[in-house]
Amino acid sequence: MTNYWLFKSEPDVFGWDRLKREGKTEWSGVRNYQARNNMIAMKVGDLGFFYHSSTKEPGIAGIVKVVRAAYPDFTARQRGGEYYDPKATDANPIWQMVDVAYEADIPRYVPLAELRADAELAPTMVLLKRGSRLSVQPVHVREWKHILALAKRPAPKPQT
DNA sequence: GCCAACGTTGGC
DNA sequence: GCCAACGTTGGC
Repeated sequence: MTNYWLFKSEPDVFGWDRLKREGKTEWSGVRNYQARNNMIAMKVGDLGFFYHSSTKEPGIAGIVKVVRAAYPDFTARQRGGEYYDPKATDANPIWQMVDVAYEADIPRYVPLAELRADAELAPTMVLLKRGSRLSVQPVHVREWKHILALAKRPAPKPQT
Protein backbone atom coordinates (compact mmCIF):
# COMPACT_ATOMS: atom_id res chain seq x y z
CA MET A 1 0.00 0.00 0.00
CA THR A 2 1.30 3.36 -1.02
CA ASN A 3 1.65 6.09 1.53
CA TYR A 4 1.79 9.77 0.74
CA TRP A 5 4.14 12.44 2.00
CA LEU A 6 5.20 16.02 1.56
CA PHE A 7 8.81 17.14 1.28
CA LYS A 8 9.66 20.79 1.88
CA SER A 9 12.54 22.35 0.03
CA GLU A 10 13.67 25.90 -0.50
CA PRO A 11 13.79 26.51 -4.25
CA ASP A 12 16.80 28.79 -3.82
CA VAL A 13 18.68 25.83 -2.33
CA PHE A 14 17.20 22.88 -4.19
CA GLY A 15 14.15 23.45 -6.33
CA TRP A 16 11.81 21.35 -8.41
CA ASP A 17 13.57 22.24 -11.66
CA ARG A 18 16.82 20.88 -10.31
CA LEU A 19 15.29 17.64 -9.12
CA LYS A 20 13.70 17.23 -12.49
CA ARG A 21 17.01 17.83 -14.22
CA GLU A 22 18.99 15.52 -11.94
CA GLY A 23 16.27 12.89 -11.72
CA LYS A 24 17.01 11.86 -8.18
CA THR A 25 18.36 13.17 -4.90
CA GLU A 26 19.35 12.16 -1.38
CA TRP A 27 17.06 13.72 1.22
CA SER A 28 19.85 14.37 3.72
CA GLY A 29 20.23 16.99 6.39
CA VAL A 30 16.92 16.47 8.19
CA ARG A 31 17.61 17.21 11.87
CA ASN A 32 14.19 16.91 13.40
CA TYR A 33 13.07 13.67 15.02
CA GLN A 34 9.51 13.79 13.83
CA ALA A 35 10.60 14.37 10.25
CA ARG A 36 13.17 11.60 10.59
CA ASN A 37 10.55 9.22 11.92
CA ASN A 38 8.38 9.98 8.94
CA MET A 39 11.25 9.03 6.65
CA ILE A 40 11.77 5.80 8.57
CA ALA A 41 8.11 4.99 7.95
CA MET A 42 8.51 5.38 4.18
CA LYS A 43 8.56 2.48 1.80
CA VAL A 44 10.02 2.30 -1.68
CA GLY A 45 7.26 3.33 -4.06
CA ASP A 46 5.63 5.81 -1.72
CA LEU A 47 4.79 9.12 -3.36
CA GLY A 48 5.27 12.65 -2.15
CA PHE A 49 4.54 16.23 -3.02
CA PHE A 50 7.58 18.41 -3.59
CA TYR A 51 6.83 21.66 -1.77
CA HIS A 52 8.57 24.99 -2.22
CA SER A 53 9.04 26.81 1.08
CA SER A 54 10.62 30.13 2.08
CA THR A 55 9.91 31.66 -1.26
CA LYS A 56 7.73 34.40 -2.69
CA GLU A 57 4.84 32.08 -3.43
CA PRO A 58 5.17 28.84 -1.44
CA GLY A 59 3.31 25.83 -2.83
CA ILE A 60 3.32 22.38 -4.37
CA ALA A 61 5.52 22.03 -7.42
CA GLY A 62 5.48 18.36 -8.37
CA ILE A 63 5.44 14.70 -7.42
CA VAL A 64 8.34 12.57 -6.24
CA LYS A 65 8.73 8.89 -5.50
CA VAL A 66 10.67 7.26 -2.68
CA VAL A 67 13.27 5.08 -4.40
CA ARG A 68 15.36 4.04 -1.40
CA ALA A 69 14.12 3.41 2.13
CA ALA A 70 15.69 5.08 5.16
CA TYR A 71 19.42 4.64 5.70
CA PRO A 72 21.96 6.50 7.84
CA ASP A 73 22.46 10.15 6.91
CA PHE A 74 26.21 10.30 6.35
CA THR A 75 26.24 14.10 6.44
CA ALA A 76 25.86 13.85 10.22
CA ARG A 77 29.31 12.22 10.33
CA GLN A 78 31.04 14.80 8.13
CA ARG A 79 33.07 16.81 10.59
CA GLY A 80 32.99 20.48 9.72
CA GLY A 81 30.07 19.99 7.36
CA GLU A 82 26.86 21.97 7.62
CA TYR A 83 24.95 18.97 8.93
CA TYR A 84 27.58 17.53 11.25
CA ASP A 85 26.23 16.15 14.51
CA PRO A 86 28.90 15.23 17.08
CA LYS A 87 26.46 12.84 18.77
CA ALA A 88 26.11 10.69 15.67
CA THR A 89 28.33 7.59 15.51
CA ASP A 90 28.70 4.65 13.14
CA ALA A 91 26.95 2.46 15.71
CA ASN A 92 24.24 5.03 16.28
CA PRO A 93 23.93 7.32 13.26
CA ILE A 94 20.85 9.01 14.81
CA TRP A 95 19.80 10.65 11.55
CA GLN A 96 18.39 8.93 8.52
CA MET A 97 17.69 9.86 4.95
CA VAL A 98 15.83 8.48 1.96
CA ASP A 99 16.37 8.85 -1.77
CA VAL A 100 13.63 10.43 -3.82
CA ALA A 101 13.25 10.64 -7.57
CA TYR A 102 11.31 12.79 -9.97
CA GLU A 103 8.00 11.06 -10.60
CA ALA A 104 5.65 13.44 -12.40
CA ASP A 105 4.78 17.02 -13.07
CA ILE A 106 1.46 18.38 -11.94
CA PRO A 107 -0.68 20.39 -14.38
CA ARG A 108 -0.03 23.61 -12.48
CA TYR A 109 1.70 24.91 -9.38
CA VAL A 110 -0.69 24.88 -6.40
CA PRO A 111 0.10 27.79 -4.08
CA LEU A 112 -0.10 27.54 -0.32
CA ALA A 113 -2.73 30.29 -0.22
CA GLU A 114 -5.02 28.14 -2.34
CA LEU A 115 -4.55 25.14 -0.06
CA ARG A 116 -5.32 27.32 2.95
CA ALA A 117 -8.48 28.59 1.36
CA ASP A 118 -9.72 25.06 0.69
CA ALA A 119 -12.38 23.99 3.17
CA GLU A 120 -11.57 20.28 2.70
CA LEU A 121 -7.88 20.62 3.39
CA ALA A 122 -7.73 23.38 5.97
CA PRO A 123 -8.95 21.39 8.99
CA THR A 124 -6.67 18.36 8.62
CA MET A 125 -3.63 18.91 6.48
CA VAL A 126 -0.41 18.95 8.53
CA LEU A 127 1.07 21.67 6.32
CA LEU A 128 -1.78 24.00 7.20
CA LYS A 129 -1.75 23.44 10.94
CA ARG A 130 -0.91 26.51 12.95
CA GLY A 131 2.80 26.91 13.45
CA SER A 132 3.55 23.76 11.46
CA ARG A 133 7.21 23.55 10.50
CA LEU A 134 7.69 19.86 9.82
CA SER A 135 9.90 19.50 6.78
CA VAL A 136 8.83 15.93 6.01
CA GLN A 137 5.22 15.20 6.74
CA PRO A 138 2.44 12.71 5.98
CA VAL A 139 -0.37 13.50 3.57
CA HIS A 140 -3.66 11.66 3.87
CA VAL A 141 -4.75 9.83 0.72
CA ARG A 142 -7.90 11.92 0.67
CA GLU A 143 -5.83 15.10 0.78
CA TRP A 144 -3.52 13.72 -1.89
CA LYS A 145 -6.37 13.05 -4.30
CA HIS A 146 -8.03 16.34 -3.54
CA ILE A 147 -4.87 18.31 -4.28
CA LEU A 148 -4.32 16.44 -7.55
CA ALA A 149 -7.88 17.32 -8.54
CA LEU A 150 -7.20 20.95 -7.65
CA ALA A 151 -4.11 20.95 -9.83
CA LYS A 152 -6.17 19.77 -12.80
CA ARG A 153 -8.51 22.73 -12.55
CA PRO A 154 -7.53 26.19 -13.69
CA ALA A 155 -6.17 28.49 -11.01
CA PRO A 156 -8.94 30.24 -9.13
CA LYS A 157 -9.38 33.96 -9.71
CA PRO A 158 -7.51 35.93 -7.07
CA GLN A 159 -9.79 37.18 -4.30
CA THR A 160 -10.48 40.90 -4.25
C1' DG B 1 13.14 41.97 7.87
C1' DC B 2 9.72 40.75 11.35
C1' DC B 3 8.06 37.69 14.47
C1' DA B 4 4.97 33.72 15.99
C1' DA B 5 5.43 29.16 16.88
C1' DC B 6 8.00 25.44 17.77
C1' DG B 7 11.94 22.15 19.19
C1' DT B 8 16.06 21.68 21.81
C1' DT B 9 19.27 22.62 25.42
C1' DG B 10 20.93 22.91 29.90
C1' DG B 11 20.74 24.66 34.73
C1' DC B 12 18.70 23.46 38.75
C1' DG C 1 11.87 16.26 35.23
C1' DC C 2 10.74 21.18 34.99
C1' DC C 3 11.02 25.16 32.37
C1' DA C 4 13.44 29.46 30.80
C1' DA C 5 16.40 30.71 27.28
C1' DC C 6 17.81 30.13 22.95
C1' DG C 7 17.96 28.98 17.96
C1' DT C 8 15.36 27.86 13.87
C1' DT C 9 11.61 27.69 10.60
C1' DG C 10 8.95 29.80 7.34
C1' DG C 11 4.88 32.73 6.11
C1' DC C 12 3.96 37.29 5.48
